[in-house]
Amino acid sequence: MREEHTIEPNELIESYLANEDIIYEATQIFDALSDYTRFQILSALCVSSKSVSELKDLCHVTQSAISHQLRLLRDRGLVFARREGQHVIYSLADEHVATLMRVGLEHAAETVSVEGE
Amino acid sequence: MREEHTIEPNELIESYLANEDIIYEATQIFDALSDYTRFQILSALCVSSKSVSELKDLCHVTQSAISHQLRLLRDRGLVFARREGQHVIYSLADEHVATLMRVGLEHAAETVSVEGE
DNA sequence: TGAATACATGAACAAATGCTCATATATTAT
DNA sequence: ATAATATATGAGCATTTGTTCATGTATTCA
Repeated sequence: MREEHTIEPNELIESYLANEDIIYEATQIFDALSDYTRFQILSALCVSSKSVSELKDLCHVTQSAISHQLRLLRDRGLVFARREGQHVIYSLADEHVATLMRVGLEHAAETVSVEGE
Repeated sequence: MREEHTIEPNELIESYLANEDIIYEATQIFDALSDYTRFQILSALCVSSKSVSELKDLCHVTQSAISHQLRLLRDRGLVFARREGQHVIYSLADEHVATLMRVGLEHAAETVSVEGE
């Protein structure tokens, strides 16, 4: 399966590639998704908004580690937080993120099943 | 324009999230796209296959830097190489990559235009 | 065969990353 | 007010990352 295929010239991509800022922003999103802990956080938030402690339990890391990663995700505009009593509830801020994760997981699922032969 | 929205429970995502290997593989793809040089390489290859020296000129980095990054991309199965005389021609190995870049660039374009107000 | 061109690769190093530990802040309950 | 719970954050540290420099290999041409 994987024969040599031609990818039709992608005009969208070409038009953006001239803009350094856009390329940099794009790499920042992918960077956010490139860490195991952050990927877990974001995918958990894809399903529903969650408090810091819920995320901490789901990801099996310390509270501090989660908070540091949440700060990074906040700074990059991928999640937003609202306080609710003692808790702070985080939500996905962007629908593109869910799309990216879906496509990334599809690719990953194929790769894993192929190499796992 | 960004009101609070609900993301419908994504069954695909949920089904993959149990598998650690798949999550790890996914983060590896995103990691490949998270570096400026690599992103340039991959987007150039989205348009058409290219030799190492063509990529070097496009990305404005040294030949060594390009080769090191190409090795990483090869190891992760995102590109493949074929020799053609003195040249080695690199091509995209996976169509998912183009999709990911397209979505990432769309997100980035919105973000940049919003913050640039 | 020898020189030139194209590409690959190991070592080294500075910079970035992700975590832990300690501590600070905010909210609620007593 | 005090204690308890939930979250945030700075400093420090080990690891990873991306590059450069030097050198190695492959191919073509004279």
